[in-house]
Amino acid sequence: MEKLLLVEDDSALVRRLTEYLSTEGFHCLSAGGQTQAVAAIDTERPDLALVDITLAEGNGFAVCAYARGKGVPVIFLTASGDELSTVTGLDMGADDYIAKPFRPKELVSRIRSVLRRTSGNHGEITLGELRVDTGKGLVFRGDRQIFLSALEYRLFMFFLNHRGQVLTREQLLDEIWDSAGEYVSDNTLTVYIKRLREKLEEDSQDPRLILTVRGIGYQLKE
Amino acid sequence: MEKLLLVEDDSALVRRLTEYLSTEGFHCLSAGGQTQAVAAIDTERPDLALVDITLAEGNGFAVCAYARGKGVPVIFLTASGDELSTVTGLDMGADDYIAKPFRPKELVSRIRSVLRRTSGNHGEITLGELRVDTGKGLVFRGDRQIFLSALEYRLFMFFLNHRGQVLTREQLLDEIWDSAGEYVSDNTLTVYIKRLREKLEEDSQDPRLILTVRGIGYQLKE
DNA sequence: AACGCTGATAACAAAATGATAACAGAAGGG
DNA sequence: CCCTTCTGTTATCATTTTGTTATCAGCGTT
Repeated sequence: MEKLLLVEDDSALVRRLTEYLSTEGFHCLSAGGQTQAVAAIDTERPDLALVDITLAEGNGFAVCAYARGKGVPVIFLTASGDELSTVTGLDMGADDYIAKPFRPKELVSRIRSVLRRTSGNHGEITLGELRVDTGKGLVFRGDRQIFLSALEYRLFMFFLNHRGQVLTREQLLDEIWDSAGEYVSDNTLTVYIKRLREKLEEDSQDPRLILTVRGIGYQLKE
Repeated sequence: MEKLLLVEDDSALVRRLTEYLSTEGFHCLSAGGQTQAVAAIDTERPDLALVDITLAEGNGFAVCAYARGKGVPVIFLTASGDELSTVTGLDMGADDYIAKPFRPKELVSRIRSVLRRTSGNHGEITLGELRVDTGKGLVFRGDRQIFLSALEYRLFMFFLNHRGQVLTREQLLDEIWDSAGEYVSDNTLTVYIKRLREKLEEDSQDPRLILTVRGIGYQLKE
C-alpha cells in the first residue's frame, strides 16, 4: 500500500483527506509544518508528499525542495487563483499541482497518475496466474503479455485497487468515464467488462475473475 | 431511502430539484434560510445537505459548519465563478461542491458518490455463523459466499440495522418498496422473507434468524 | 371440529438487467 | 492519405429478478 505524507496545517482538512484516501487504499501520514514534514520524509520515506504551499509554519517550497532531494515526488495543493505559486511550484520540481477546491476523486486520480509516473517498477500485483506491473503498466498471463487499451487498463486498475469489493455500475462509470462530466451510455461499461473478460479470463463465458453482481455491479475476485 | 436537505432560497429551484431528486429515489426536505436549516438538521437528521452558499438569510458557511458538526455531509451549490466561496467552502469541510448551472444528472452522481463515501459502514457484522461485510456488500455463511439479489440484500440490511426490533409488514413494505410511491402486493414481502430464509437459514422450514411475529411482522434474531 | 385469519409455498408471467455481436465514428501512426 | 486500433453506440438475445396469483398450512376462537 502506498504511503502518502500530507503536509497541511488545516487539521480538519487533514482528517477528511486521511479518511477519504484510506478508503481509496492509501496509507496516510501527516505533518503540520515544515519541521515535522522534513522529519517525516526522513524517517517514513513516503511514496508521495502532498504539500500545501500556504503553510503557517515554514514554507511549502522548502519542503518540496527537500522532498525532491530525497527522491520523494510532490503534489502541491494551492489556493485557486494563486497562479504565482503554481508556476513557482512547478519550477521547484513539483510533479503536479492541484488547486483548491478540488474534488477528492480528482486528487486521487492525480496521485495515482504521479505514482504511476514516478514509482518506476514499484509495484507488481499477482492475481492467480495474472501478473500486473503497475510501474510499467503491463499485464501478463504466465509470461505472455496481454495488451489492454488505455481505458481497459484504467478500469482493470480500479478493480485491482478495490479487490473483493462489489463496485456499483454507477461507481465505475463515475470513476472511469465521468472525469470530464460527460455521460456515456450505460452499456459502455458492460461492453468494457466483456472486453476485459475476453482478454483476462481463462474462459470469458464463465468468468472467475470479474464477477457479475446482478442488480448492483461487478466484483474482482480476490 | 436517503433524506436530503436542500438549503436554498430560490423556491423555484427548490421545487424543480425536489421533483427531480424524488424521481431519483431521494426524499427531499428544504430550508429557505439558516435558521430553518439548523432546525431541520437537528430534527430531521438528513443523510446529506445541499447548501447554497449565497443565502439571503444567514450564511451558507455557517450552515455547513453546523451540519459537519452534526456529522451530516455537505455539498455546496455555488454560483459559477464564485471562486472565493468554493475555496472557503472546501476548507469548511464541504464534501463536494457543484457550480451552478449544473446538470441534474451530475448532481445526482455527486450526491451518490458522497453518500457512498460517507455512509461507508465499512464494518463487518457477525450473526451466528453468518458474516456480513457491509463495506464490500457481501454475505457469507462460514466461508461460503451467499448471493443475494439487490432487493433481498436491501431487505436484509434493513433487518440488520434494526436487529432485535419487531418490524411491521407495513414498515418493511414502505422501506423497501415504497420508494417510488408504487404499491406492491402485500404478499410480495412474504415471498421475499421466504427467499431470504431459503438463502440464509439453516433450515428455512424452521427459521431461527428471521422470526415471524404473527399479526405484526418479522424480527431478526440478535 | 369448523371457521376465519394470517402467513407459507409453489408456479407462473412480466419486467429488468446484463451479455453479446455488429457497427460507425474518432484518434493515431505510418 | 490510408490503415489500424480504440471507443462508444445500437439492436438483439438470454437470464435473473421481481411481483402476482392461487393454493395450502397452522393457529386461535368459537
